[in-house]
Order: sequence, then C-alpha cells, then structure tokens
Amino acid sequence: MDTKLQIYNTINRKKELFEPLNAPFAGLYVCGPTVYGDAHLGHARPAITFDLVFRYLQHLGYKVRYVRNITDVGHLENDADEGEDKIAKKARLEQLEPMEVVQYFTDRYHASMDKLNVKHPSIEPRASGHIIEQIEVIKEILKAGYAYEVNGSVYFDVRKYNENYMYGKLSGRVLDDLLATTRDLDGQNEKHFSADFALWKKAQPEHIMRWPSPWSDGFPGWHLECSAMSRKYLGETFDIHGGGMDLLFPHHESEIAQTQAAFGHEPCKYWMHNNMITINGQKMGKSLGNFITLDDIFTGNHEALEKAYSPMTIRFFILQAHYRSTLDFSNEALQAAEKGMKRMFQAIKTLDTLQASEKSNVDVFQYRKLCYEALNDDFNSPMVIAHLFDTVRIINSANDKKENLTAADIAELKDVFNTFIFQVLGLEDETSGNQAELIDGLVNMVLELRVQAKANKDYAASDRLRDALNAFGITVKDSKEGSTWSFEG
RNA sequence: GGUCUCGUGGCCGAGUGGCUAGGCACCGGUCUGCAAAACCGUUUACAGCGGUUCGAAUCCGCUCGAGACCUCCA
Repeated sequence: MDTKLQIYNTINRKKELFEPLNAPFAGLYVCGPTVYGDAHLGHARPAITFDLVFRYLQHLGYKVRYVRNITDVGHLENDADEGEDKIAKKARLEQLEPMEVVQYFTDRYHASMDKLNVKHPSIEPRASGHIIEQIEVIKEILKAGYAYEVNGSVYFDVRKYNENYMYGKLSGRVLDDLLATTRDLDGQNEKHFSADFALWKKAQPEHIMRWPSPWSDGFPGWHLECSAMSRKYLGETFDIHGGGMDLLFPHHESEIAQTQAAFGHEPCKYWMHNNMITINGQKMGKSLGNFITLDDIFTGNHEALEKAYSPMTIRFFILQAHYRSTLDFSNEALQAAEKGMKRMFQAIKTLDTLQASEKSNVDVFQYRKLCYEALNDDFNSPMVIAHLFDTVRIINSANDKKENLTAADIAELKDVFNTFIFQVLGLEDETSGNQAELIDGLVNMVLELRVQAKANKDYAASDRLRDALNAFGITVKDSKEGSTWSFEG
C-alpha cells in the first residue's frame, strides 16, 4: 500500500500524504442528506466527490469502510428553541408520519444516486436508529464537564471547552469573534452562551419524534449524530471525514468539540470539504430557493433548463472541475460537458475497431502514470480527464491513419480507459444499454436498405430513410467505408 | 461588521516561479451526390497597479470586483 496520495486537509489547510491509521483498512465518513426534500444538483457534488474518493482508495487496494449517514431527526430549522425539526415540519405539512417522509425521500435519494452511478456506502446509518449511542456520548461529555443541563435539555459548554481546547480549530474562527457577531436569537435564554449548541433537546408536547433519556423525553442535537455514528462504525479515531464546505461551521467544528470533550481526542485525521455548485455565481441552496432538483435535470422539467441532461452528463460535469473549486451551473457548460463526454465514449468505441499497426509512433504508455499522478494530487479529476482527452486525439488520429498504434498500444489504452473512466471516475456509456443490441440491429437493417437505394442512385429514397431515422434521434454519418450512426445526435 | 476564499481567452475549467492544460464554441481544412455529423488543425488569457526575481498567471503589497461562512443549507 505504498502510495503517494496527497489529500488536502482542511484542518491544516495543506496537502498531506495519506497514511491511514490501520492500513490496509481505511475509514471514510461523509455527512449525508437530511431527507425532507428531493436531492438537488448541490447534493450530487459531495456524493460524486466522495464516490471518487471511495473508488480510488479501493482501487489502490485499501479495504475501505465508507459510512454515509441519513439525517432523519434533530436537524432543526434554526438554532432557536422553537426551531422546528425539518422532518417533523414536512410531516406536519403533508399529514404524514415523520418516518413516512424519511422513507419517501430516502428512496428518492437512493434512486438519484443510482442514476449517477454513485456506489452505495458500506453502511448508511440513520440518526433515529442511534439514539442510544448519542445518549452515551452526551453522558461522556457531561462526565467530562463540558456540558450542562437546563430544563431537560443538554447544551455543549463552548466557553468551558475553549479553555482547554480550541473551538474554531477547523473553521479558523476565534471564539471572541463569535461572541461579538453571533446574533441574539430569541429563545436562547436556556443557553449560558450564544455559541453553545444543543446535545439533547426536551420535546415540546406536540413534538412527535421523541425518545426517553436521562434528562427528558426529547431528541438529539444535529451535530451529535455524526460523532456517535462515526465512532460506532469507524472507531473513536478514523481516517477521513468529508462533507460540503457549508458544513464546516458549525457542524464539523462541533463534531470535533464533541469527540474531543467526550473521548479526549479528535475524531479523524483528514478533513475533506467539497466546494459548492453555484448558479449565476450564487450558491445553489434550499434557503435561497435557487436549486434545481436532480429529477428536474434528468427530465428537463425546469424553467432554467434548455433541455434534459443525463445523469452521466452531470457526473462528467462535476468531475471536470476540482472538488475544492466552486462550479457554476449553466446550460452552456452542461452542453459542453455532454458533447465532450460523448466524444470520449465515441473514441473508446473506436478502439474496438482500430486496426493495429506493426510499429507505433506515439507513446501511449505515459498516460497511466499521468492519470495516477493527477489522482494522487488531491483527486485531481479534471486533470485525469484532460490526459484522457489527449489519448482521444491519438485514437482518432490513428483511426484517420495519421498515427500508428500497435496491438499492445490499443490494449493499453483500453485498459487505461477501463481503469480510469469506468472504475475510478465511475462513468458509464449511457448509449450502451440492454436495448442497444436490438436498436443496433434495426438501424443497421434500415441502413442496408439505404445502401441499396444509394446503389440504385435513388437518393430521394435514401434521404427519406435518413430523415426517418433522424426523427427518432438517430444521426447517420456517411463516410468512405460506409455509414455509421449515433443516437441522440 | 468579523473570518475566509476566489478573480484565467466567447463559455466552463486545470495549472503555483521558466516548458501547448483540457472541453465546448468560433474559424480553416479533410471527408461527402448534397447536407449534417464526425475527424484534423488553429486563434484569443491569466482583474488593475506597484514590488521581489535573470524570469510571475503563479510569491508579496495595495486597489477594484465576486462569493462562502458567521442562523438551516451538500
């Protein structure tokens, strides 16, 4: 397992060599969705980013345990006492059981992730299924003296914690600044200090989601679930913790504080944060109401969309930017990604029909190394794609008899695409489905008729056949060797 | 207001001191009964000003602009 993988660690703001605590095992925890609405384009970013991390670590030979949670309780609309639980609110509005809401949106989230070819995590724990573990963590924090109870609720004592540790270590915040700038929200009077956060909240009488605890019938605070579940499945310290940059503060900062307070050490070695997807330069988010759901994108059913975009187009679009950069949504950018990806898959198909030469005049054996170097440099997927486009040009040139590739060259290129495009980047050629064979046969039959028509100089008939295929979205391309075709041209 | 990040050619987006990023679009060409597609080739850049350096998109300072977090957000 001697790799040179460098990971940008948010906590130190620099790239560090990845050295897992217990090689060949590697633990990865990523904050998953709060399931009270459909997944939007922004949710695809961390899913695909950490899918790449998961896939690459596995490719390198690590035995990876990837834990991605489902938040189904405790995520309040704001930090004030009367802030309503997001799930509970949705359930109230729709007149459903909270767990019906959870099931519904979890299923839909899974369906979207499957379309994006995001691998299932090893474990996908729910917050509501780990109340006991969360209560245990609270007990430890109380025992250590970093929390206090008020009226059946328990709060983390940030000032006390900050005396011995550094609250703000991850986000680069200074507690005094927080003090000066934190707004005085109503209903915070239970807290001793505005930056304190809830570990356990006493449930109001009308609150449906409630569990017994030593302090009250209530529910856990949002930050707690990740501390409890990562500990349960990955151990008290693990390798990588990931999530969106917007979770950096207060969520991840508070996770560190909780684990540090309860167990005397930080939860993980590396913190990774993906950047946001923007729309017109602004973050796409639920609170801004400027989000486009993944289903909208797949169906084209949204006023901001000129057309539908396939799941692989979205995946390619996201992988064409580095995960730590913002990525701006636009129809133009998505169409550019769509065309580029199509060209790449076309070249991969061309490899199958390429005639091998005796001698080679290009070095195709450098690309594997270049791709590894890019991935080892903090998962630089856009660089990998750029290298592979270089090979696309070589393949097409060889197809045009302008370059010569040996059988060994062709085999190497096939393997490189298989390794990097299909396995590591997790892209799929959407045109090669189960129906492909059937369509292939039918279209080829029509094309044969067209060849006959052309042989008879009956161009009206041949054009009619071409136009008919066009109506089904099939583009016919004529060349010296004969006709070829492609779908959705 | 505080903390932080960023500003690359028509668009998206890599790159952190010297060597063509890449994709899309444009343009030119090849192919072609026509057309389209495909393929090949190719142009345009590093927000502004100043500094460090033999040399800066890349380091430093200032100015302008954009964004993120500080309340929930992937």
